[in-house]
Order: sequence, then structure tokens, then C-alpha cells
Amino acid sequence: MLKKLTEEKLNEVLETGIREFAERGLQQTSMNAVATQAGISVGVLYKYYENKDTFFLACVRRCTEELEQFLHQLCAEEHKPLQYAEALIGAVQQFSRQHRDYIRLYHEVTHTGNPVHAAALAQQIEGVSSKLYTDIIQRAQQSGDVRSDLDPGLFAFFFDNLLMMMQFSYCCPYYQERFRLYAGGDILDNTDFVTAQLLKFMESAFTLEQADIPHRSPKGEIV
Amino acid sequence: MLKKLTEEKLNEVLETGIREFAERGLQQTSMNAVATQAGISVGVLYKYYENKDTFFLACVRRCTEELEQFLHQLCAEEHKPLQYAEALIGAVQQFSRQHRDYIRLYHEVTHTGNPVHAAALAQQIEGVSSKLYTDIIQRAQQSGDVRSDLDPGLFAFFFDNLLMMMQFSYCCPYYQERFRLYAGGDILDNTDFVTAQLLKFMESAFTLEQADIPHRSPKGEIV
DNA sequence: GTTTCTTGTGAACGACGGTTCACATCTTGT
DNA sequence: ACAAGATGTGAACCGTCGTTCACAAGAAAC
Repeated sequence: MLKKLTEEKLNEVLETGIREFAERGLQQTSMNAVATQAGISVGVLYKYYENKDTFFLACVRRCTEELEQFLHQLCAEEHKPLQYAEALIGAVQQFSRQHRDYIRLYHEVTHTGNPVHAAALAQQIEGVSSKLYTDIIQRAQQSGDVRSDLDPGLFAFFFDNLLMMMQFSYCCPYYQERFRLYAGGDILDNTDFVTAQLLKFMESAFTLEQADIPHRSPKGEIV
Repeated sequence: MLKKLTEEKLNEVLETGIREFAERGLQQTSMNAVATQAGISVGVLYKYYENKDTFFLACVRRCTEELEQFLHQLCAEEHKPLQYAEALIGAVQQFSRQHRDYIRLYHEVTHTGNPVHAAALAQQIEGVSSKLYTDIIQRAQQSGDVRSDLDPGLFAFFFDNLLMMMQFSYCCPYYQERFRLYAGGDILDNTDFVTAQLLKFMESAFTLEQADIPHRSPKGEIV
């Protein structure tokens, strides 16, 4: 009955932590409960993690690693910006379905009252995607595929804002309810429709140079 | 020294609650601390509010009332959709500066782990704005001021998503840091820039019927 | 097989905080 | 002015964890 914790068991502990933190939040989650649910004792949990905060951060780290891997996989192939956008929207929907708890945990991290430092976490989590998006947009602007009268960083910011809210809307109870208020009761099952609409909403922001004054783009078409 | 609580005092209690809940979150906030800071005893706090949850909900209610008033004031005048958008962005910025804690409390409400029911709160808070935005967009679509190939509800949803994220970026530490990663500077020092960029981002979504095929709007201009 | 070291166990400690209640203080009616 | 009712006070109760530690159980060395 008494065995050294296998790597597998340690994974189970992390997954349990993620599930509990995602469900109840940092404060509400009990270390004793995590240990029991993972089938170990509290004591050994504290042998592996200094305290609750450290354990929480380890859970977050695990989630961001998975997320980054997912993102890099997706961005390996070169695309036109609108294809990127479409791929990203689809990927976000898929990730939301597969890893609901990761998204919930992510939302938990944004929480103001958390003792853990917001700044460091923001860098850890958003650092990769912010650079990635900004670069893609910058390159697309230089090649003329994207309107160039918007700051690439802010453009990427708005873009990611829409993706973030979509994730939350699929995974967090409050945002799900809010989503329903705007779009009707069965919207959560209607992923294709949402994708199409969001893509339309975005594509205009990508390609329009100025809304009220028609003019010629660097390539010569009327836009 | 012992007086019946005046209306003024009760207001102070609510404001203290809002401040504490916004700063620390529902769980982290101590009723004893609220009472002390507001200059009353815990006992009497429990005479006015059944328990912590009830008090929390009262604080939230106070915030939504103020928000709704602000919103109605703004929407009293008829505008073209883009003017609405501009007015709303400005209003959101102003509100964020004046009532940082309200926004933080709002963010706290979206928290998954809260015992209070998400669905009811979402309806209370988002009900007004969702209907308002959707109606405005629907009317603008009928009058030809807004592209009609997007579902009004979803359009309003995306629109509000951008506004929400802007509020959070102004008021919540994590989102402030995230903004810095994207934009390279503090959001509070760049309000005009953010407004201009967000407006550009939105205005194209408003007026463009199809991104890749230039055509004539009902009014005759090339868009 | 015995000793020693490593690792896991879980009862218990201590701090914290939601909630209560016996009491103090003020107000009102007479 | 006094009694009865209403209202405010805050120390204390009690349950809930985060965390520790004396001990137990396996592994390794000899």
C-alpha cells in the first residue's frame, strides 16, 4: 500500500489540482481534498510542493505548457492572416471543448484578489501569444495583406480579446449564460455559426483601410 | 455614540463592501473587516443582511443600478451606430476611471467558484445592455447604416466583448499587465490612442458588407 | 537479516472568519 | 420620568483549512 509516487501519480495529482482549482477557485480549494481525491496523503503533497500557492502555480504552468504546444502546432504552417484567424477560432473552440478546466483555471488567474502576482503570471501566459499575434499581423501589414493604419500590437490585442471572450463563453458558467442572452439558448452547440460570424466580424477589420473614405490600397484595388 | 444607522451610514457600508469585495474577492473579504472599516459592529451588519452572500449581492445590485443609469443617460439621444460606439467607448473609459471598484466587482461576479448563482446574476447584469445593443444594431441594419449580413445578437455580443475587455484592461491588475505586453505601455496613459484604434477596428466591422468584393452600399458610396 | 535512509501517512495544531447572542444603549409611548 | 421595545455592540463559538510532525512502511546498503 505504501509506494513511491510514480510519475503517473504525480500527473494525476496535477490534474486533480487543475480540476479543483478550476471548479472552486484558489481559496475554496482544500489541499486535503485534493490529496484525498488524488489518492495520496496531504503530507506527501507538501513534500512535493512548498505550499498551496506553489502547487497552484504548478497547475497553471502545466496548463500553459499544453496551450503553448497547441498554439505552436497550429502556427507551424504559414497562412494568410484570415486563414490564421479561421484556424485559430476553430482551434480555440476545440481546445475549449477538450480542456474546459484549463480555461476556467486561466480565468481564475485573472482574478484580482489572488495573492499570487498578477504581473508575472500575465507574462508567463500571455507572453507567447502576444508576440506571436503581433508578429503575424506586422508581417501581414508589410506584405499588404492587412490594413496598415492600425497599430499591430493593439490590433493583436483586440483580436486576442475576442478569442479570450470566446473561450470564456464556452467554458465559464457566467459567460455561458451571458452568451445565451445575446445569441439565444442553443448557441453553445452552434459552433460553426459562431465561427462564421466571428470571422466576418474580424475580416472586415483586417482588410478595410478606412471606413468612410474610399481610397486605393498599396496594391491598387479599391478597398 | 449609539445611534440608529442613517441612510448615509448604510451607503457607506455598501461602498465599503464594494471596495473590499473588489479588492479581495468574495471569499477573502471578512465581514468583521467590512464592519470595522465602515465604523459599525458586525452584529448590526447581520441585522441588515442575512449573511455574506446577501450582502455581496446587495453590493453588486448597487453597482448595476449605477451602471444602468449611466447607460440609459448615454443612450437617451439618438445617434448613428458609429457615434454610439464612440460615445460608448468614451463612456466606458470614464466609468472605468470613476468606478474602478465597480468593474473589479463585476469581474469578481464572473468567477466560476462563487456560490451565488451565475445565471441569475448574468441576467441581472447583462440583460439590459444585451437588449439595448441588439436593438440598436437591428435598427441600424434596417435603416442601412450597418451591414446586414451579421446576426444582430452576435454582432452585439462581439461588440460588448470588446468593451468588457477594455473595462477589465483599465481596472484589473492582470489585464493591465496583459495590455502592457501587447501595447508596450500603460493603458491608463494611452486612453486616446486606445479609443481611436478600437474605433477603427470596430468601424470596419460596422460598415463593410463583404471584405473581398468592393461594392456599393444602399446609400451609393463605395465601401 | 538487520540497520539506515528515504518516503508516505494522517491526526492534530493554530489561525482565521462567518455567525450568534447576552448585553448595553437609545427611542418611544405614557 | 420610567417602562417597554427597538437597535447597536463585540466577545466568543464553531467549523474550516493550511500546514506540521511523530510515526509507519518500504528500499537500500551491508
